[in-house]
Amino acid sequence: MNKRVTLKDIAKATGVHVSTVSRALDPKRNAALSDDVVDKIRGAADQLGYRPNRVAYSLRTNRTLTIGVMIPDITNTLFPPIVRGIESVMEPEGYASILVNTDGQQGREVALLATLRDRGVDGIVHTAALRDDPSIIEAANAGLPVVTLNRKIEGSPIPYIVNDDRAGIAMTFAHLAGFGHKRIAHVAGPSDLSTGQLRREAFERAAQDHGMRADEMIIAEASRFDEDEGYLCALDILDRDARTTALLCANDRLALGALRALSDRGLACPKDVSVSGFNDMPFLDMIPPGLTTVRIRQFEAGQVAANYLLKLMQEDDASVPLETILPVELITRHSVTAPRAESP
Amino acid sequence: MNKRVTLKDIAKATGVHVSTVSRALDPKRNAALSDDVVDKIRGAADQLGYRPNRVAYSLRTNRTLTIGVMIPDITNTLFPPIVRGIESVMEPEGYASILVNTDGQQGREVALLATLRDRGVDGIVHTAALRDDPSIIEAANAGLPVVTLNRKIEGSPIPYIVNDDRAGIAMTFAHLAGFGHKRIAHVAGPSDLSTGQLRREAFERAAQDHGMRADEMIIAEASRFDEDEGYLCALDILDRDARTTALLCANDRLALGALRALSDRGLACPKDVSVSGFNDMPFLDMIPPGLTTVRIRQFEAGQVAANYLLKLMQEDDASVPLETILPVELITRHSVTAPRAESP
DNA sequence: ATGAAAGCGCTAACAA
DNA sequence: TTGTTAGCGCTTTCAT
Repeated sequence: MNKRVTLKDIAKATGVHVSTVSRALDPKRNAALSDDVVDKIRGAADQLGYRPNRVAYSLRTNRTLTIGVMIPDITNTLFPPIVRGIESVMEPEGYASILVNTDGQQGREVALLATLRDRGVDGIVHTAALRDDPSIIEAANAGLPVVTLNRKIEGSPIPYIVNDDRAGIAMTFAHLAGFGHKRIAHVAGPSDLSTGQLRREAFERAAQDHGMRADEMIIAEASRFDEDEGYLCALDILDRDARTTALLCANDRLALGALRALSDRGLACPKDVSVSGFNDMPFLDMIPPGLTTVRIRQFEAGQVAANYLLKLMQEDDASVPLETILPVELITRHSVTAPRAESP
Repeated sequence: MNKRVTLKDIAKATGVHVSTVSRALDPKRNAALSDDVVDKIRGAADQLGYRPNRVAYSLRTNRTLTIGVMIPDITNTLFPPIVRGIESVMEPEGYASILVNTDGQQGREVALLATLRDRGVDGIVHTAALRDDPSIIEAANAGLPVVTLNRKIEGSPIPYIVNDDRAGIAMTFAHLAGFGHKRIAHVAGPSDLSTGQLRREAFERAAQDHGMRADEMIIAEASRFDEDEGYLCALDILDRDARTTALLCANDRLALGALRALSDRGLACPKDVSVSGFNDMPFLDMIPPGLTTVRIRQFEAGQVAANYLLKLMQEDDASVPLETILPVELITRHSVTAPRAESP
């Protein structure tokens, strides 16, 4: 294991002082140096294969050029595109990302945030975490740049980027209603996740806007965003009102579970019951009958978050929008059609 | 932004020397200290909210407690479980991961490896990269602990963990042959990826073992592991031999594309042509007709890789197996059945 | 235009 | 059992 070459080595090789080498190698500081000295130093650096020691740089400057990316679970197809979006703006700026999975557990979230801070990350992108978490607020108050994704932190100046969940649900509801559906039920997500909560509220509002009375709204709340919960909720809804003709689900996985529930009950989608999802996850188009859903911009969300964070990290007086709402798009496939003539 | 508290602050608060504080806070070194001093220091540290500065620690010890995880693309469902597997063993040991996506481009691979080294990572898990890459060998030779996944580096002492691709292909072939298929073609992956190459070889061997002559083997090589390429290759195979009754594909996405090709040609799966995949990606079971495929152990592969790396990083004379082959499992669904009676 | 010196926060000989 | 000293590799005043 050959030792790494340091500034000192270059200084020795060129006969100048370390500080001169340091200056010569930094384009922003070599203005005051004579060209020939700079060239000589550059040459020596190349020849010796000099690579700056970022750890030393970090200790000295208090900047690690590293950000923390906190996500619930990278295994969830929602997040990889976000990660790539963040990377796409951070990498060219010389930043690397430490990725941590919180599994949506408060304990992990707090602990992981602490280790990120110990490691001196310059900023944090926090993605879709729990609605209530004082530790991230504390971090932001302590001066650490933070941007959240899919999540609004009430009463804090932390910038957040969200998809237009409300519009997505409203579009879906209108789409369903446009087909003549009257008995539209909602498979809601967990209310402790902002997406679950938000989409449910959007559903209630949309239903109201379409003249539905509160006692007509059938909502079943899932405790997780997964197929099994979607299955259970759909069954529950069917039990509560067998005349339900449409299931508006808070995300695709819940919808997939709902589909299974329908099939178990001998109901066909869309003939007997229409179903809609949210997110438009990969390969969804290949799963029959083709779920009508809402496409969100994950990659772009990551990019926006990264750009804001960059600004916050690099400018002292940086001002970025507190709220950014990304547009969504209704993707119509084959899981929605007109309801059957209502039974007497 | 209140300044971070350092060892010096604790020393000042307790009236002892910094080095004493340093020792007191490290369970491995506080044996020689008097209990009351240790208690006093611990108390002060807690009270002041001391958090060690890992950057300083790293500069001094030359250990960053950080590893680099290089993957082609986190967006590919194959990799997130691997990342979580790695994390599951690294996190408890205090290591964090810097994740980078190479996109399978040699240029990015080399550049990203360089930045990881600049950042002083203690080790690297390199996942499914190109078959030919001297830079990673150079890094390993320079003393950087490296473990690769899904990839064997010829003529190097770098430990690698792979799935038993050969067995998976052999099982699939035998499964197909067991149903009476004689004309089994292969949609191969890119030959510059080890999985593509390996599975193709395994196919050829299996075919041979089943008495197939070389000139009977129809193989179409995809240039990427995606649906479009699978589609094209399947079409190509059908054109070359319309009597083909089974398509053994090098991975699920190719198989999905092949399915579409069949349907475009008015052929049904499995009635007219049987199809098999590899990897058993998420939600595959929900896509009709239900692809028969080979399940691999990604999470476990990540765990094994991480454990090896840990050993290499922590022990000077560490010896880990050069080769680790993880078992695979044939998952039979509905895309394979007996061939139709052969046309004259 | 360049050199000298200090110091970021920590650990690790070596002393005492 | 504790203190002293040095230094990891770098940047940044302050001199010259």
